[in-house]
Amino acid sequence: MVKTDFSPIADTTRRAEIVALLRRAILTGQLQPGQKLNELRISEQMRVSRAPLREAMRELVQEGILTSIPYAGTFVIDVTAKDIDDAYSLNQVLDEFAIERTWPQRDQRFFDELDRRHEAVKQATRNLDTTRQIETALQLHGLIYEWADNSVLLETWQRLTSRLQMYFALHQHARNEPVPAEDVHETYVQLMKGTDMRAAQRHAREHINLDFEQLLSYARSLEQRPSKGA
Amino acid sequence: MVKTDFSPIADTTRRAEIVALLRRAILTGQLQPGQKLNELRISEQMRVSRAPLREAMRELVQEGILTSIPYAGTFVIDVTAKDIDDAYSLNQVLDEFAIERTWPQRDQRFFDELDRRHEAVKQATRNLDTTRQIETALQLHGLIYEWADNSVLLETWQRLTSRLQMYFALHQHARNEPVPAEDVHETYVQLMKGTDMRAAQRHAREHINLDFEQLLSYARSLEQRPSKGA
DNA sequence: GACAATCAGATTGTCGACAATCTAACAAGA
DNA sequence: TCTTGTTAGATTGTCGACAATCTGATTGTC
Repeated sequence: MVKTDFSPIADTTRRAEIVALLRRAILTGQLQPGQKLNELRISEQMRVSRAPLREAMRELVQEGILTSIPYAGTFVIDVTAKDIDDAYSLNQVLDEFAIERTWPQRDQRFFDELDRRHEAVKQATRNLDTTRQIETALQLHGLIYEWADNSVLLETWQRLTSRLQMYFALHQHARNEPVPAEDVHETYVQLMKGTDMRAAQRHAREHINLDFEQLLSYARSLEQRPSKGA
Repeated sequence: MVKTDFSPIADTTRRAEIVALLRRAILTGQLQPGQKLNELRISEQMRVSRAPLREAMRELVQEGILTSIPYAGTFVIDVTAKDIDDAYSLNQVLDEFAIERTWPQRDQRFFDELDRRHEAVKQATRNLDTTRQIETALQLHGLIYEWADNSVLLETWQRLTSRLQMYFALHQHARNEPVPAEDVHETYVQLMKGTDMRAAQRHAREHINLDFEQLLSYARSLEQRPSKGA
């Protein structure tokens, strides 16, 4: 009897790879909000037929980062200030819940992983890699959702994450790289290691608040002169 | 200038209709948890090709009521007691949030709609139509989500709803129709019309609690002797 | 010039067929 | 008997072509 626990085999369908490619393109801002996705053109570029491409698009539509209008096309979602505000306020509630659920489950493995992800953020920050910085920061933040042991909550968070990453990437892209030099996550990590759950919850709420405020003002400024996508 | 506000044109793609058909079949328990969906057979029954069927399936996979394994098949999700518990506890948190957001926005139109949906539940109850009863009860409950004016929250609720409806349908199906005769929603409606928000939140939490407890014990009893799906 | 009808091009939706993969049954060898 | 290799059948994944629909330009009429 083999006792090693293997990781599951990677999805080797074209569809899965297309999903990953498209998602990355959207979340990094390569594909801009409102932009139309031409099926023929993309399928030729990727050297696949339209069938798996279309299936991949359906997935991303359900994931909430694409939107589809029958016989008109599939588009990258538009980002409005209201969307960001909605995502933000829901995120606050979910954070509080996730921390509450995670709290009693924290153990050494949790703390180690917390440090590991924190380190990844600092690494990306040192490298001035803004895209990766956003990605790692969200992963750090996502730890409490993975640890909360609630599959539905985790799914919800992952859906939210897609959008958040898109919003932040958009923002960074626009402001063109003034990367926050000092470590904004230090306090959060310390609190998550501590004994005062309420304090951790409060901090999560306020900390995230800060980031979002910047995002919001940026989004609002965009909406003054709305532009047609592509 | 025409001032009438028209409802959006119905989706006339096969895909959309297939999604609706499949969803209904799953949520009413026609397709049972764990059951495999044979693409060829279903496409022949529906008289459509596999392309739109597969696209529809991808949507439902992302919606969380189907699950797909490459080259193996697409299956109706399995319902475990843990899933129900997860959905339930998240639902509590979301309810509280939704009520808080809806509260200041309540107006006559809200109250009217509340009554309308409440009436629909009572109607279904009188008709002993358990499927419809579940559907209408969830719609009554969903009103606070529609009124909360938060698109992300609404989406999340709708995803949750799919599963909840499936769980409840499964339960009812198994217990074979002892429909609750008395009106369990009366208090809820009254509280939502009242002035004490905290009381409404508390009630929502406890009321839902009751329903779920039954579900949970049922699900646990199933898990004693797990059965292979189809 | 304004407006409606028509039409060509482009794009999305759907189809039927083929390729890749899995499953289960069977055979061969230790 | 157990394991391993093979094979046939069924099912999923992918492809290229056709049908349905939309868009914008053109034409014709008033």
